[in-house]
Amino acid sequence: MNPMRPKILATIRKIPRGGVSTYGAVARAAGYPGGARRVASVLRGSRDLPWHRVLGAGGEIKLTGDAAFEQRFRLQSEGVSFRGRRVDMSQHEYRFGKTKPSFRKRVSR
DNA sequence: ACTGTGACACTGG
DNA sequence: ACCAGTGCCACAG
Repeated sequence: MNPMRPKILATIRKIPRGGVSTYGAVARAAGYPGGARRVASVLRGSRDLPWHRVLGAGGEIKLTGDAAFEQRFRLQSEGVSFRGRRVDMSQHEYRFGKTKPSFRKRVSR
């Protein structure tokens, strides 16, 4: 039906405990460059996912209010360290094996 | 078909 | 560091 959702789910599940990734990176790894918002959407509607390991670009928590606090708490409890409001990506970002190049229309540049 | 809505990303100022 | 503007695109109404 929607080939995109399962791929994104599978990708998210690859992020190991103590590791993190970003909406954009997950989208690219799933074969949908530019689909960051799709990743967020999937996270919202699915359960039993390491949802707290997905962050905004630069390691920023994009949730708001209590949810944001919970995400930070969960991450810290599995050993992820922060630098101010963001996760220290250089130390915790999980790298997916570069797969599916897939195209993306070049934006005016 | 059209419009509004996002747990987004990137560039510029 | 913050904010505005723009691109993106599935989904719901």
